[in-house]
Amino acid sequence: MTGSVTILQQLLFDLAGVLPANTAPLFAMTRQVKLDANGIYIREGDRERRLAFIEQGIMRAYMVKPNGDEATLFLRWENQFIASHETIIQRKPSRFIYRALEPTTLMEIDYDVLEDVLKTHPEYEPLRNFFLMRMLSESLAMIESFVTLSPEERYRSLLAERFNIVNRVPDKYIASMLGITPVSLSRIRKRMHAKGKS
Amino acid sequence: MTGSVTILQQLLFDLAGVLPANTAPLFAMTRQVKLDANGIYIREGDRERRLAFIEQGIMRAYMVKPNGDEATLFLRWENQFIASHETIIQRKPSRFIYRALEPTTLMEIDYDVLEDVLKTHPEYEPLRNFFLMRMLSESLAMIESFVTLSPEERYRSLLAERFNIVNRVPDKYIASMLGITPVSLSRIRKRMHAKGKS
DNA sequence: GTGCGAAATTATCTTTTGTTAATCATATCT
DNA sequence: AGATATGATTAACAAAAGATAATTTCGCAC
Repeated sequence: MTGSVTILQQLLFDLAGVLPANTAPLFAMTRQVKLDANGIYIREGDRERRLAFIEQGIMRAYMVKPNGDEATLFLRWENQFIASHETIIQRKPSRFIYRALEPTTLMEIDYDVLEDVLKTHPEYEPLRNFFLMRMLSESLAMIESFVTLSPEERYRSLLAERFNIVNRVPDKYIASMLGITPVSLSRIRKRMHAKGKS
Repeated sequence: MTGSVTILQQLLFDLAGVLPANTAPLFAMTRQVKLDANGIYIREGDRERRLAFIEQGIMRAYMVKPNGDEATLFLRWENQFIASHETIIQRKPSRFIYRALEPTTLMEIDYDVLEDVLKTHPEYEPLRNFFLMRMLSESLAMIESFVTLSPEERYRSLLAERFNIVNRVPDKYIASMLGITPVSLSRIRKRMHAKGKS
C-alpha cells in the first residue's frame, strides 16, 4: 500500500468525511509510475491529460525558450500534484516539459477518468477543490514574490521557506525559477556571504 | 436584471446543463455592490470572506510594502472574480487591499453562504471549478511571463494581450504588476518608440 | 584515486534597472 | 480659468543583472 493513498484518504476524510473504506472507486483507477533521475514524465507537445500525485521525489516543469535556453516554471515535490496544466485546463498540447530531478514515484490517474469518477462520486469533489485552491494560493504567492521582492530577497525568502527543497535542486534551476541567470544567483550568494550570514 | 446573472446562468448551463430557471437558489444569495473610482472593497486586515463577480469596472489588488511603497499583485475586470484569496482559502486576514480603479459594480456573495448553497445544490459546483481553474491558469501564465521574459518583453506581451485593460489603468500600476518601477517602464516605452513601433 | 562532464564561480564588459529629484503634462476641484 | 494634486517623463548616478568566456569545484563513473 502506497503512502500516497493513505495521505489522500486522510485528506478525503478530513475534508468530506469520506471513510477510507469508501475510496476504492477512486484509487482503483490510479497506477504507479516510476521515473529515474532526469526521467521525463510529460514531453512538449503531449496531449494526454495525465494527473499525478508525487509520492516521492521532485519534479520540474520547464519550457525551452526560442533561443534554446530553459526556463523553469515551478518545482513540485512530495504530496503535491503535477500535470500539464494547459492540457488539463485548456486541452492544449503541453508547451512545457515535466521531468524528475530525482528518482521519483508518482501515483497517476487519467484526468478524464477522474472526471467520470467525480461524476458518479461527487463526495470526492472537495479533494479536487482543495488542491486547486492550494495551487492557486501557491501561484499567487509566487507572483507576490515577483512584484514585491528583489531577486536577492526572493532567493532569501525561498531559502527561508523551502530550504530542503532548494537543497535538493541544482542552483541553475532555482535561478531560473527566480527569473534570473545562474551567474546572477551566484553573485547574490557571494554578496550574502560577504555581509551578514543570515 | 443584471448582465452578470445572465452570463453566469449561461455558463452554468454550458458547464453543467443547469437551466436558468433553476438558478434562483444561487442568485438569491447575491447582492449588488457599487464602488466609486478609487473606492475600497476590501481593506488590509479584513476577515470577511466576500466573493465578488465584476459586472463593470476594474479592480486592483495591491499590498503596502514595509517601506511604504505599493505593489500591485493583479488587476481584475469584467466577468472575473475578485476576493481576498488568502481569506477565502486560508481564513487569514487580508494582507492586500482591493480597490476599484473606475466606478465599479460588483455582484457579491458571502463565501460561507456560497458553500452552503453548493452543499445543497452540488449541480452548481462546476462553476466554482471553472473559475478556480481559470484563475490558476492565468496565474501560471503570469509566472511564466516572469521566468521567460524580460521586463520589456513582459510589457509588450501585456500590450498585445490586454491592450484595452492597459489603456484603462495608470502606468504606475502596470509597472508594479510587471515587477518594475514606473521610471523603468517609462524608459521601456521610450526605447520602444525609438525603435520599431510595433 | 583518476578522469570526465556538469555545475558553479569568477572576470570583464554592456545593458538595464533602481533611486532620487526635478520637470512636464494632465486631470480635477473650486 | 486658475490652482492643485497626481501621473509621466527625464536626468544623473549607483547598483544590479545579462552575456560571454574562462576557470574552478564537485559529483559520479570507471
